[in-house]
Amino acid sequence: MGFQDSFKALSDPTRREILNLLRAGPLAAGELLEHFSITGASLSHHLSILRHAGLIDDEKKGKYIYYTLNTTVLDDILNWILTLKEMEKGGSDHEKS
Amino acid sequence: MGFQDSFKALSDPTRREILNLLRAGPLAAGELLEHFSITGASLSHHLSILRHAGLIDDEKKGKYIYYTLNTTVLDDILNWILTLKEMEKGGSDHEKS
DNA sequence: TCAATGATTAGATGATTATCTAAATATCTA
DNA sequence: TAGATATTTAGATAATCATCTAATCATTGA
Repeated sequence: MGFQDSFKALSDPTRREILNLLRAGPLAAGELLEHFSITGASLSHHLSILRHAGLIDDEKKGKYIYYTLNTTVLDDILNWILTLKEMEKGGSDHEKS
Repeated sequence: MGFQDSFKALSDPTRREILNLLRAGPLAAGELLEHFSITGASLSHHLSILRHAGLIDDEKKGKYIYYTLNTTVLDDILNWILTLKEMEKGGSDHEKS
């Protein structure tokens, strides 16, 4: 659940599209599935990776599982990139990946 | 050279550390190599991926090749994440059942 | 309780990846 | 020009990854 997992999770186009779809609000796995040409098993695999990376949360309601975007990790990544852009600036600030 | 390459490039810890080292300014491949426990061939492989993704530029000077950080692609990624964080503007239809 | 539905897990497979050693290319200097 | 240095390229290998089918778990409703 460190940086490594976050970046790995973001490095797949299907997973990035999942996050993009969740921008509009929570969606059940089945609803997400309609947007892709993969099996439910594959989607479940991707959701598992995103969940493990802390990029999404899930909440079970009856027989549905609703997924929501969690932006906490995104903030960490954002900061990592911003730090990277602060080039040659004393450099006492180091990362943890 | 699209988004895919950028994220893939960032999904490896060695490559992220290379970018971090380049924050302080240009470094030759050999100088970068001192910071890792991999062979020059492996480092070259990583540099090739970063270059292909547009995250670094290279400039040959004599028998050295100096690598520099290129933040253009980082800006694109930054914007992608910021867009992702612009969730459901104004409205709040969290409870959908 | 049984069948249907939504979703995950298990296990297998082909593709991609990170790494290595060895060889090649390019440049500098004696 | 020969040898040393800096780096990349070629080819191989083991690990990881995305995907699939089939099986399983959980929930709903008749």
